[in-house]
Amino acid sequence: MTAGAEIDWADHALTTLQEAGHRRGGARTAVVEALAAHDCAVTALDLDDELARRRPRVARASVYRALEQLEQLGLVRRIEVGRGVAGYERVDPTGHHHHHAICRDCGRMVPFEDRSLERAIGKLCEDLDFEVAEHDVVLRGRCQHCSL
Amino acid sequence: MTAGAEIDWADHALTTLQEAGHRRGGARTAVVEALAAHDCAVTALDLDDELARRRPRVARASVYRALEQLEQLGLVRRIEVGRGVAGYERVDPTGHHHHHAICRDCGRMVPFEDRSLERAIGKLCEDLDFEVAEHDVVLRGRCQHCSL
DNA sequence: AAGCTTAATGAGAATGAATCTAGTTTGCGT
DNA sequence: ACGCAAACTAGATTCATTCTCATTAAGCTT
Ligand SMILES: [Zn+2]
Ligand SMILES: [Zn+2]
Ligand SMILES: [Zn+2]
Ligand SMILES: [Zn+2]
Repeated sequence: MTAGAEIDWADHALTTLQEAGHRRGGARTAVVEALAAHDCAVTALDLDDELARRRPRVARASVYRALEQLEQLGLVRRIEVGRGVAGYERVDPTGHHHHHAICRDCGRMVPFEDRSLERAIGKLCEDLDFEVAEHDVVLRGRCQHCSL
Repeated sequence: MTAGAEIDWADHALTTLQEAGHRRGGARTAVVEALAAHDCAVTALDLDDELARRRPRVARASVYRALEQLEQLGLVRRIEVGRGVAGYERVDPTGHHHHHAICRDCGRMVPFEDRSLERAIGKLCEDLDFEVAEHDVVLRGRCQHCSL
C-alpha cells in the first residue's frame, strides 16, 4: 500500500462531494476523515463513538446521513457485517477492492482478495440478464484464533 | 428440479430436528412447511404473515426461534436481502445451492448459479487461514425489468 | 461586509426488525 | 394418566437506523 492513501481518498471524497453540489459542512468532513483512517469496514455506531468527543459534537444522524450520501456517490461501500449491522469502508477509485471472511465466534473480519474470484464474477455478470453495479462476497466460519 | 423436492426437504428437516433432540411442535412444523414451499429466500416477517391466519396463530417469536434452530442445524441459510433485513432459504442436503442478484430499485431477487464461481471460491478457501463453513455472493444493480 | 437562500446539522422522537420475558400449553418418557 | 422440560403465545423490549424539526452556517448576491 502506498503511504498516504487515506489522505488521498479523503481529498478525493471531499472533492467529489463538492462537485456533486454539496456544501462543505463540519460533520460530514469529520465522517470522511474518520473513514479515511480505517482501511477496512467500520460500523456507523463505531464512527459515532469516535466522533462523540469532538466539539461541537457530531450528531448520530449526521453520521448516518453522511454515510448514505457517500454511498450514493460510490465513495464508500456498505457491507453487512452480520445480524443486521452494516459496516462501511472507503472505495478505492481505481476499483481495487477486497472481500471479507467473518468469524462466527468472535466477529473478527479478515479481508482477502482473489484475482480468479474476481474474474469468475466478471464473467458470470456478462451472461446474466441483470445490470450488475457491484458485488459482495462473504465467507463465514471460524478464524485462525477461534478454531484452536 | 425433481418434483417434490420441497416435501423431501420438509421431511429431512423434521427428521433432523428430531434426531437433534427436539420435540415435535406445531409452530415449528408450520415454519418448516412454509419454508419448504419456497425455493428462494423469504423474510421472517413474510413467513409470519403467511402463518398469521393459522389457528392457533403462530407467534412471531416462534417463527424467529424456529429459523434460528434450523439455521443452527444447517437446514436453512440466512442471507442479507438488504438494509438490515434477513432472508431465509432451505438448504439442499446435497450442497447444491445458488446465489442472488438483488435489484436496487424494485428489490427483486434473481437467483443464479455458476460453476466456475464456486470453483474459485473453493480454491481460495484452501489458501486462507480461516476455517470457512459457508459463503455468500450477492450482486447488486438493476434487474432487467427496471433497467429499461 | 450585510443579507438571503437553503443545505447541513443536532437533539431527540419514531420506526421496525429481531430478541427477550413470563406465563401457559403440550409432547413425550415414565 | 402423570409430571416435567420443551415449545408456544402475546406482548414488552432492545437496538440499529431513519425521521422531524428547529437551528446554524455555507456560499451566493448585492
Ligand atoms: Zn474491508
Ligand atoms: Zn470483488
Ligand atoms: Zn435463493
Ligand atoms: Zn456458492
